[in-house]
Amino acid sequence: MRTSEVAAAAGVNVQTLRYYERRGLLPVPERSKSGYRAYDTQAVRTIRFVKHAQQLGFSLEQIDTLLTLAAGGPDGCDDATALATEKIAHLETKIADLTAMRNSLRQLVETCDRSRDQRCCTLFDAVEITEQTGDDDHERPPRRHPRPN
Amino acid sequence: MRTSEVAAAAGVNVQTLRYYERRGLLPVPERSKSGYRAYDTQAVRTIRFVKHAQQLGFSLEQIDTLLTLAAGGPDGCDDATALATEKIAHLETKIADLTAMRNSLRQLVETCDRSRDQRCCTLFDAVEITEQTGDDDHERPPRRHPRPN
DNA sequence: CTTGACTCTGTACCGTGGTACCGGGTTTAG
DNA sequence: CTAAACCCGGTACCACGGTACAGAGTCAAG
Repeated sequence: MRTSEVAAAAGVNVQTLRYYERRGLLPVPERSKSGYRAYDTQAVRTIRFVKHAQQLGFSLEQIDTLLTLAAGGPDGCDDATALATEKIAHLETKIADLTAMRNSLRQLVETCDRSRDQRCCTLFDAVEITEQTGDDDHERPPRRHPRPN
Repeated sequence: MRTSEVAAAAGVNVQTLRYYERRGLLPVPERSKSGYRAYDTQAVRTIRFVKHAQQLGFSLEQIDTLLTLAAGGPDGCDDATALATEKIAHLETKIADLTAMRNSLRQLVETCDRSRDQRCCTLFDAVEITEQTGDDDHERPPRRHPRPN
């Protein structure tokens, strides 16, 4: 397949293919004798996967490791398991957050017949349950930093 | 609360507060007589919510409508329900995608003791099930566009 | 009343993820 | 052989989501 065919099939711009190739997301394709890129059909699937993963909130760098995993992961079983397990945990957090948000919105719909400020929408709480920052001395901070020296 | 307190409590840069204010994500705060912003504690929660939602793959524009919903949604019950229902559908798609990805990775972990190319990782398929593009004439395109005229 | 940490507005810049344009070469129907 | 439609590499530019810097004002401890 030629560049523009792949781009059209995957629904992206031609330039994007080259960009992904530079970023290492797309394997360097074969070339025709005149220097044209010749992609295999897998390329289309890869690009679609990238686009999809982006919509789920992954950066291209994160997607890079997902692609590694999609190809079977690192050689060593321990390495592969570790990487996959980490990503699984990551996914489960996201799933939990989104589920909590969805439940909040359902609640809103149920209480929708009330006046606006009587409606029940716990979107904020929904997402706070998974928060953990280390420092919790935000209340009453030390009013002006103790000057150095 | 003053600007820097809010920023520290929410874990963002001071400039980010002003940026969000310009974008309309953060309500315009009261001002002290000398012109300093005086935030209520809700501001911290709002910012944390924004940050969290970003990690889940929402743009600031999308987050804007989520904030509207968090505040009870549009006045009319029908409008509020419609908007919330749309977002719920959106969330469920994401949840399904992430769940499929997670299952693929679990499968990978299970087949991890095999050699790399024998491992089973269906990450690509995981995400394709929810694909729907309108045009499906990607196979064998008409070799050169029919020239105009 | 000075000094250092803070605040303000405004504008310029940055990283990520692309997109567009340029000058040139290639392919193929007519 | 020509012309339309494609391909190439290189570079410049764009939008989004911030982040930094400049110049000026405010506030409280010493």
